Amino acid sequence: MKYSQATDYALHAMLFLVAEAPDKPVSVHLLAEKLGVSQTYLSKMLTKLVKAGLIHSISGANGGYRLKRNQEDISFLDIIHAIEGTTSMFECSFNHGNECLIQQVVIDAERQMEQVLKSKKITELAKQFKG
Amino acid sequence: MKYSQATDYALHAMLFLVAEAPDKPVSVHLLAEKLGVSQTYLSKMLTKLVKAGLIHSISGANGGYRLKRNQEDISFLDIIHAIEGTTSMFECSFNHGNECLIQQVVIDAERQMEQVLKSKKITELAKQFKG
DNA sequence: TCTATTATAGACTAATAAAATCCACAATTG
DNA sequence: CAATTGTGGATTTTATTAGTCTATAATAGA
Ligand code: SF4
Ligand code: SF4
Repeated sequence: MKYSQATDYALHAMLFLVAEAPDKPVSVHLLAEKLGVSQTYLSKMLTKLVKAGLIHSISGANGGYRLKRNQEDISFLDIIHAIEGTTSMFECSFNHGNECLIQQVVIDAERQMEQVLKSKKITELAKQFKG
Repeated sequence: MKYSQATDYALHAMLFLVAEAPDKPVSVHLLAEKLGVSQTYLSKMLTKLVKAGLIHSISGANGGYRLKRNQEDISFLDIIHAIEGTTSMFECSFNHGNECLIQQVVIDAERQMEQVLKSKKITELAKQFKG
């Protein structure tokens, strides 16, 4: 029950983008160097973030990745969902209907966690970083 | 980011014990049959639950597993921790000290989830099951 | 005491998922 | 056209989860 490293990379990459490069596009080459991970692997995560609509990509020379305009709205949960998918942490073999108490408890717990992750926007974090 | 099936089995086994067999010990043979899983695999989980102090084992003929006396206190979190361990969901490569904002957010979220799982006792669930 | 029943432990294998690499291709700049 | 950059798919490597098998120890009851 751990977040994958891919999520870790994605969070750091997003934080970098928001904190250090709000204007210019950043290449995966540079990002990977800053984070100390392989370009090719990191690029998979970035592509997922693009598909999730969190960042924007520009190909060709001087291209790279840039945050979407609606930066303010991007939460931790958005990033995590983009990488890990949105399926529930708990999936039982049979599904004994909606009244299942086990599922209710676990899913409620999960929802509480997501609540926190949703309320935290990366722009806030970036501000704290600087100020 | 999913709970393992082992956790699923453990939760069901505990629920069975608390709901259906508060007095007699139940053998892994019977438990496995009720849950529809292999005895040998299930026994691994049960042994973990014993080590975590959640249930009690009696070997020899007519033996099996029985809840500990302090049933009332056993929470979902206890069971999950017994199976999955207690390490955090988020572990980054470097550890840039306690002021790391990413960790703070994710760990806070995790704590919220654990809060819910800790507050839910399996005995409550068993009552709802019946009544 | 002997046998059947039950848990425990460790080695082992199989299946699945995560992490990482490689390469071919498309888009853009200058 | 050449260099740079992202995308997609196949492939490999590594780690984790799931599951099996076998030997051992404890106990109840004949
Ligand atoms: S009791 Fe709930 S968790 Fe268990 S198998 Fe049924 S639906 Fe799933
Ligand atoms: S910034 Fe925080 S999460 Fe990232 S590597 Fe440092 S300590 Fe870990």
